[in-house]
Amino acid sequence: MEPTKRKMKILEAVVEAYIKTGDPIGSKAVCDVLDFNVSSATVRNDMAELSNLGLLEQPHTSSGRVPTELGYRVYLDELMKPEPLNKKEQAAIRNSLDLGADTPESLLETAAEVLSKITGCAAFAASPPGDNAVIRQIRFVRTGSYTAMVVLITSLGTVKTKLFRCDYMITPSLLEMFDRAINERLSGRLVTSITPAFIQTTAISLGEMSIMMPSVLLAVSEAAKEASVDGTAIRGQSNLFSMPELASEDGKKVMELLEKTGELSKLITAAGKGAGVLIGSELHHPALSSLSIIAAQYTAAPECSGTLALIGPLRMNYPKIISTLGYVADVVGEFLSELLDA
Amino acid sequence: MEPTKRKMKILEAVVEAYIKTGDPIGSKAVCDVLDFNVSSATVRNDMAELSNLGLLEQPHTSSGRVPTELGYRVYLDELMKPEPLNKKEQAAIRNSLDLGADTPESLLETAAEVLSKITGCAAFAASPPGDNAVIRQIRFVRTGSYTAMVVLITSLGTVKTKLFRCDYMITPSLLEMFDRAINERLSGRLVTSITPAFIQTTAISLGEMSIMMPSVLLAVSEAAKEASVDGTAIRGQSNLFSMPELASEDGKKVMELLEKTGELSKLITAAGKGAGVLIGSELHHPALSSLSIIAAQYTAAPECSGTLALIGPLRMNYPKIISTLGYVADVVGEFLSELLDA
DNA sequence: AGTTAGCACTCTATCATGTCGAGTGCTAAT
DNA sequence: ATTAGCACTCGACATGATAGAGTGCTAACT
Repeated sequence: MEPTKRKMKILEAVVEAYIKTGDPIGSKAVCDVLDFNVSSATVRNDMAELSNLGLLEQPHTSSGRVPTELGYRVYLDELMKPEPLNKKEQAAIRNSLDLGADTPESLLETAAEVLSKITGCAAFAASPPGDNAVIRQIRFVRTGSYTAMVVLITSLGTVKTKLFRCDYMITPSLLEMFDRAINERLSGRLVTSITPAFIQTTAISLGEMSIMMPSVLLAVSEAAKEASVDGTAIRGQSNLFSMPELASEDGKKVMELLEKTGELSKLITAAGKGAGVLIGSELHHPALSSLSIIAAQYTAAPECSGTLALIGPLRMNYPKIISTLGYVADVVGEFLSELLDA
Repeated sequence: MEPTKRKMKILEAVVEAYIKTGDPIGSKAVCDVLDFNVSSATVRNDMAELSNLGLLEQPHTSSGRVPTELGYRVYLDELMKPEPLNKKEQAAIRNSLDLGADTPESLLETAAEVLSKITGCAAFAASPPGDNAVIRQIRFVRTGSYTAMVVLITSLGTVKTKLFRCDYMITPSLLEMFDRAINERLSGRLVTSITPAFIQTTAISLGEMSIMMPSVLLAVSEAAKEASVDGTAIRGQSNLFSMPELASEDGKKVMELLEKTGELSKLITAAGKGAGVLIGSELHHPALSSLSIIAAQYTAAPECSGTLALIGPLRMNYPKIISTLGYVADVVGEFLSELLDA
C-alpha cells in the first residue's frame, strides 16, 4: 500500500520533531521536513487518520499533534533506526570506563556515571545476579580484643564484610583455626547454599570450636546473604529535576522508587530481558507513567550478565541513546570479563 | 528593658507560625498566640520596628511578615529551645540503628536513612576522617590465573579492595609470600603514609619480588589512597522534591552538589565543627541560598569523630530536628565505638 | 509614654472579558 | 487522490474590576 507508507513517514516526522522541540507539531511543520511534495492539507488528512488509529493526539482541539504512547511504540518498533556512535564517542566512553575498572562495583558505578552524563537521564547499573556467586574465600581479621571482622570474597569479585563480637578473647591463633576450618567447609559453595540449616550442620561439624564463638557463624551467614543480593548503582538522579514531565508530586515518587533499589531492579531486569525499551504504562507503575526505561544487558561470561538501564522522559532521542547504551554495555561486559576471568 | 522582651516574643511567634504554615504572618495572627494581652495595633508597631532591624520582612507592601535570614539567626541563637525526644522516639531510633550496625559503613547509611525518614530532609553522614586511619591488615586473594585482589582493612573498620593483573602466573605460594612481606612493612602505618615515594622505597626493599609483580604495589597504594578519603552516605534526596523553595532550576543544582560528595563534605564538616546550624548565605553557595544545613558530630573515640548533617529548607522545625539529630549522633557514636574498640 | 481604635491605603489573587494566532476539519474545485 | 479556501475552536495573553488581607498613620485614651 502506498498511502500507508506516507502516513508512517508522517508519524516518524511528528515523533522526531516532537522529541526535538517538545511542542505539539502542526501539519505545516511536518510538510517542511517531509520529502514528499504534498500540501499541508494532505498531511492534515493523514494526521487525522493517524489520530483515529490512536497513534497521535492533540492536547486540545486544534493545536498541533503529539505522539501517543502507542505512537511511540510503533515508532520504536518499525521506524526508528539506531544511530551508531562515531569513533571519537566510542573512544571517550571506553576511556572513562577504563579509569573506573578497579573492581566490579566501581566499574558499574562508573558506567552509570558515564551514561547519566552523556544521556541526561538517570542511569542504573545492576551487577550480575548474586545468587549464582560462589564463595571464593573467607578471611578473618582481628579488630580488637573481643571483636573481629569476617571478609567474604565471591567469584563475582564482590567483597562483603561484617564485624562481630565474642565473649572470649580473640587470639590470632584462634582466628587462624577458624579461617582454616571455615574455608575448608565453605569455599567453593554457592552463597545461596549458606542457609540457616546449613550453618546449623556446619556448627555441629565444628564441634567445640563453634561453641566458643557462636557469633562467627552468624556473621558468615549474614555476609553470605548480603553477597547474594544483586549490587546496584544509580547515578544522575539530578537529571530528573530537569524533566518537565515530572511535576514535583510525581518526581518525589520516582525518586523514592530509585531509593528502593529492589523494586526497581526487578522492573529493569525484566526490561533488559525483553524488548529493551519499556514506555509509560508498559512499566506498570503509576509514578512512571510518563517515563521511559531503556535497558541493555552486558555479558562478562556465560551465565554472568547484568543489566544497564536509563530512566528518562518519553520524549528522548532514542536512536542515539539506544546505541550509546548498547556500546557501554558491550564495553562493560568486556572489561568485567577481564576483571573476573583467569 | 521591657519592650525588647515583647519584641523578642513577637519574633519568636512569627518564626514559629511561619515554620508551621509557610504563609506570611499578620499582626492579628501573632496576637492570638501571644501571652501578652495587647491589641493588634501594638503588635503592628513592634513588627514595624522588627522590620527596621532587619529581622522580618514583607513579601510585598502590606501582607504579613516573614522572617529574614537574620531573623532566623536570632531565633536560633537566642530564642529557640531544643525539644527533647520522648522515650518512645529514642527507643525507635536506637532500635533502627542497632539493626544496621554490622559495619561502620552500614551504620552510617542506616543513620542517614533514619534521619531522612524522621525529618523529611536529605540526610548526610560522613565517616571519621580517613587520613588518620591505620592499615590493620592487607590480604591477597587469588581470583584467577593472572588476576588477584588486594584487600586492605583499616583501623576504622573500612575495607578497600582492588583487582590487579600480572604477567606471570599467580600461584598461592607467591601470594602468600607477598602477603607476609607487605604486611610486615605496611601494617600499622597511616594510610596517608603510603605515598608514591614510600612505595618506591618499599619496592626496592622487596628486591626481586617486586619486579615479578609490579602491579601489586600499585594496587596497594591505590587502595590506601582510597581508604584515606572519607566515606559518605546520603539518603532521602527524594525529600528535596517536596521543598517548594527549590524551583527546578535550583533543585537540579542542589542535587548535583549532593552527587559530588567531596564538595559537600567540606561544607558540612565545617558546619559540624561550628555552630551546628548554617543558614542561607552562611553556606556561601549559590544553590543553597534558601536552604539550611544542620550538622552534629558523633564521637566514637578520642580523635575518631565524624559528622551527621541534614539539608532542608530554611523553614523547618528546628527545636525538634536539632534534638533528633543530636540523639542520633550520640547513638551512632556509641555503636561505632562498640564496633571499633577492643 | 505606651497603648488602642479607626480609617485610608496598598497590594495580591481571582474572575470575567476581549483579542490574536495557530492549527484544525470540512467542502468544493482540480 | 490532492488541494485551496474558509469557518471554527481553543490556548495564550492582556485588560480591567472586585474582594480581602494586612499594613501605616493619626488621634484619642489610660
